[in-house]
Amino acid sequence: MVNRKHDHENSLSAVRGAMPSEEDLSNLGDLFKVFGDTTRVKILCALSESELCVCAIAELLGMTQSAISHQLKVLKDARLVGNRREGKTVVYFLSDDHVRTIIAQGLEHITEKR
Amino acid sequence: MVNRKHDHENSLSAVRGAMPSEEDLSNLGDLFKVFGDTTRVKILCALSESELCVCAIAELLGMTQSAISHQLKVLKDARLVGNRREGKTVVYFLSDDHVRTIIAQGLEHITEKR
DNA sequence: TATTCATATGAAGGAGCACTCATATATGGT
DNA sequence: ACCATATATGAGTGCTCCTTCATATGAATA
Repeated sequence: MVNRKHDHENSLSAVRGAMPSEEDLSNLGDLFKVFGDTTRVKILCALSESELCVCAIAELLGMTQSAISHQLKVLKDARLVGNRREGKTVVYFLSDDHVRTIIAQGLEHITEKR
Repeated sequence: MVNRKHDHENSLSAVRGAMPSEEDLSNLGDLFKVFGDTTRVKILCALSESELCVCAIAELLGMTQSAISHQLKVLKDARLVGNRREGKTVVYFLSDDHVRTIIAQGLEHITEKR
């Protein structure tokens, strides 16, 4: 037995077994990082209601087209949104229902203790 | 009618009405920011399995006590975890079931397309 | 095809933050 | 009281990333 100030192996072995893989945990952090920005949350909330083109989102949020476009790229890389071109404009939409669930749970969390 | 290159008021008025308040959106971003770090995600996953004292978490993750303690403070400020003192040690636990739901949805999202 | 509208993208500046190091506080045992 | 263990916290540093600015690409129209 190794000399240890305070042994945790009893509790830790079970926890270790239940932990997702290092890769999944890393991806999970990266995924939530995408949600962790007010601008992107606003975009996701907006797209929860209706698909929208880039300049509509920019107008809605009162931000530049460039800023929105950069964030849409982040959201798309995380596969949270998809897009399609319609003539000159590009329409963005939620790619997934997990997004709605995650945001709904988040809203519940922040509103439940008031 | 204002001179506008491309009018979005039709689609935007409905979306505007459905958007959460500016404050909620800001809090929502802040909440997810807390999830958006691999270390904190690991801590939350561990606490999903079992309540744990600080040094057990540090040992589990192979990180310094100080680093873990700093992150636990962030998690506690966000009300994602609670704690209680037991003698010399302090035991941390999830304060909420939303945490499990949010993490579960996140895991589903990253694992579903493989 | 030249022009205009819509969107994408690269570089850069500035703000925020995660970890380390040093130190402070708290509890239990001797 | 004194010391060891357990945890908390403040300052500092390096890194990440969000916005702006300038510019490039894509599509429609005259």
